[in-house]
Amino acid sequence: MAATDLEQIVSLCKRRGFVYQSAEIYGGFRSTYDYGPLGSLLLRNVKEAWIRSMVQQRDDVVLIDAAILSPPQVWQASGHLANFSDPLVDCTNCKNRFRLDKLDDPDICPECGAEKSFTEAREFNLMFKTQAGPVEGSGADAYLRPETAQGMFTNFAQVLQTSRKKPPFGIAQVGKSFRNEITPQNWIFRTREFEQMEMEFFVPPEESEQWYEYWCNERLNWYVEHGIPADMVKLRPHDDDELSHYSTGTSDVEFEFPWGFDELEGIAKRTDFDLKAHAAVSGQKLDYFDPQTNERYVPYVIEPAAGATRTMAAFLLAAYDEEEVNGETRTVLRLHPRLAPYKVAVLPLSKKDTLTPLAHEIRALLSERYMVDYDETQNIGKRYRRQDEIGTPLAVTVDFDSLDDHAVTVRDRDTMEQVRVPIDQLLATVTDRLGF
RNA sequence: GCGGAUGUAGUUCAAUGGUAGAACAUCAGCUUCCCAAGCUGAGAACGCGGGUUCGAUUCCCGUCAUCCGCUCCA
Repeated sequence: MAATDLEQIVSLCKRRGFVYQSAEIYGGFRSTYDYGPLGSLLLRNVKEAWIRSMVQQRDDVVLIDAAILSPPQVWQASGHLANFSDPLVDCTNCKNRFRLDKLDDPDICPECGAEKSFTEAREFNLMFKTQAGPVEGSGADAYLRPETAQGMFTNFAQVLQTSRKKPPFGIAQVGKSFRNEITPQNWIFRTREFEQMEMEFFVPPEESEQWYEYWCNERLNWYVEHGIPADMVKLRPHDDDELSHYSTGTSDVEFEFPWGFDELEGIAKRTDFDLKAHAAVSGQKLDYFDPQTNERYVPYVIEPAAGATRTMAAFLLAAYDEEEVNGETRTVLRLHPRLAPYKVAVLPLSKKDTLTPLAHEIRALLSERYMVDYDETQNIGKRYRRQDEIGTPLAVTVDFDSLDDHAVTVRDRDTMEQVRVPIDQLLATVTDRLGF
């Protein structure tokens, strides 16, 4: 399969209503995107697939949904206020920009060699700051969270008590985060408002390494299980000098985007950094007392942190396919059925009143279980193509024979094969064919 | 933010200092229509603001947005 251009996906997404510029009627607003009728379903399915694997199918992880607005103490404790900003300088000679803290000699430009050519260092804080309170300028300082992870740490003691879990156990969360990225880029890959799927897995310190290995493998496999070709994803361990302030070891799951391999998810060893920091700043006890050993310890944390929105982009890119059928190009999104926005399309062969009541009945029947699309306009071939292009795995065609034999045709997106199925077996057949 | 490129229907493109064309897509009608069929018809665009000009989509300036590079990261 030829590599998919980013532009093909971007324009398909615009054309069919997956994702497009936000505030478009005002010329757009930088780095914000809206998820349309299909995109919102796809994104929701990505998040649900993650929750299914990380929470539903396990007995050692619970889900929370913490506040996006948070007081400064959270970010003081987490280190984000101190570390999540970069002092940047510009070389007035060659116009390049550098991080001041990464320069060997703060007076010499590493690019052009000019001396004392730098502008004053400016702080770029990556957190969005606002005020909580309706009177301009007088409310309490508040930050939009730059990661969901801190919600799991501030909820640690609470969840430990209410969920009756004990290490090793995890707290998961899916939700929006906000970062004032210096350069948002690559469509929905790096945006200032984005969605994360994060899990903090709390373990006895001595088990940290084995759980780190475990989660690296689990997470890499998750992408392959959901339809990304194995040669398009890989694990890449960080070099020591690129580790974030909270991590002693990180591996990224990288996907082969059109611009090269880039990060979908980071699996980080956060040690006891966060719990200890919050314990110190809040004065609360954030540790675990093991009644079997009579020992009290602060758990270590392994964190698989994925970007939901960029993961959706990866699934779209990996699923995009074009093939020749009867001299015409067929565009197909070969999305995993669990991720596809619509699972089934119901298509009456004609929109005559003789057929549409039955078609609507079948739509209602299937929609009890599945997200269903209904399309009666234009010819049947065109409607199959429309569904192919938005990744609908199955189409159910109601024809004039259906009125007599009480059966319909089920057509498969990938093979284009058709089978005749009695209506009273349709739900079972669809469920079986979707395979999840 | 800096440097470079770009901005015309939903999408992909065209043309023009003198009222913007197409293809595909969309919608309606006809067609017992199973893989983008056919016929008829319809809606739909010069990112925004200013300047030059008799007249600007076209030239100039600003702005907004997109793409590439630097930087950042889920």
